[in-house]
Amino acid sequence: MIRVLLADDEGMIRSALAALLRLEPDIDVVAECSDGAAAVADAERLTPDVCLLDLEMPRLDGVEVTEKLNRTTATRCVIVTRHARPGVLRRALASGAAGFLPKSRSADEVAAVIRRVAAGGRYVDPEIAADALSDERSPLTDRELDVLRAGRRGETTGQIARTLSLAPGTVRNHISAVLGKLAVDSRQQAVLLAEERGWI
Amino acid sequence: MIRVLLADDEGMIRSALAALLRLEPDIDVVAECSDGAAAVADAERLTPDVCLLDLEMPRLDGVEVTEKLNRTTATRCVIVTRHARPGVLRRALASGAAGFLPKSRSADEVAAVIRRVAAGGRYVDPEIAADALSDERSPLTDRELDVLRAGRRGETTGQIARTLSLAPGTVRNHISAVLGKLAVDSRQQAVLLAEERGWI
DNA sequence: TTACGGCCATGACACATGTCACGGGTGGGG
DNA sequence: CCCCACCCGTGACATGTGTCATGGCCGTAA
Repeated sequence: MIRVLLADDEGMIRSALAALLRLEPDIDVVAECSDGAAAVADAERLTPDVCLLDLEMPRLDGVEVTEKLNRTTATRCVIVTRHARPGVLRRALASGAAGFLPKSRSADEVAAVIRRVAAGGRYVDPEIAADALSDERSPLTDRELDVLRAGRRGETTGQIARTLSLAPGTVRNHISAVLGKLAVDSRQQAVLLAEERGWI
Repeated sequence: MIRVLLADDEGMIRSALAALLRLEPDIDVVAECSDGAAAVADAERLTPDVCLLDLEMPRLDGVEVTEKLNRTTATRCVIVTRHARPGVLRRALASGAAGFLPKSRSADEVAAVIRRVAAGGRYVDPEIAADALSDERSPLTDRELDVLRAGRRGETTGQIARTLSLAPGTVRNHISAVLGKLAVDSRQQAVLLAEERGWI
């Protein structure tokens, strides 16, 4: 019997997947969580065989949960997301995820992926994997990404500078570099593009 | 037998709901669509009893689909959304929707809502309905919303002015009014807040 | 009719932002 | 070692942005 933990902040899809998985004779859903912190707590307590983690969750996202669990448990993690971009896949694999499945796929495939991962295998959505090979790596430097992240909700230059302990001029400099590299002409567009590509 | 059309751009939740609904003895899923335009076409061809429509979809969103179908068919529409805010509910009901269900609810409730709506009743999520009574109506004027919409991706003032055929100064003025009313200090924050509340 | 309040539009001004040129520091190859 | 790339910081300048006072338009109430 494969013991599975489910984590997704959207109740409807979480309960729907749980109901479908419970119909499978060899799968047992042992926990349902609505945020990343709860997923970590339950996974450490119940040590399920597989964790099916949504990427976008409050408190801790799927990648952060995977990193934590890989340090403390033997659970294998599958990351599920609606924004399936090469950059996202890259981050997911770097965190130690054993599976990657976009939400555009049918729910039927979930059980198959869980079985495969539980058996020690890996699963990566073939389309996204193909895209990832056509290197869409971020041209941005680490610090530039920091600045972009710190300003992703429209924070002012001064606020960004304070949270990163930088001079305002430096912040503007980094942002200017980002705008040039991404060929856009406002912070907001840069943030949207970077989120789109999974660089943030 | 209640004949149901399902529309959601996320394949996983669409197929999961379809599978669960097919388990119900009195419900028949006659169509699954991944965008609003397909939903309109299929609904007019198949005349299902109930349409379960996601709000966020490509081409036409759930509200627009509901408006169209209410003019041409007798189908009753239920709108499902992850961003369940009073403003969104208001728009949904104004379009003639017979039901409103946030995705935070469990999938079990979907069948019950469908039965209720098919029987001629209405269903509105009680929590959101209560919030909607504590009038969270948009304080923004029509033109201000236009400007906000036109600039929601970080477009520059000049671009907004061109798309709306306005002088740049006018655009800045409207934005200034918006920032004051929403008590924020950048366009991006205003856009995020307005989207959050369902005003855009 | 006049007066009033709303929405819309405009231009002038102050300030924040993006751009550019520059220099110091650090770490990793040739 | 030098060279190079990257990071951090500064300051001056052009441009974009937010604020304000102002006026036109329209519907409503006195």
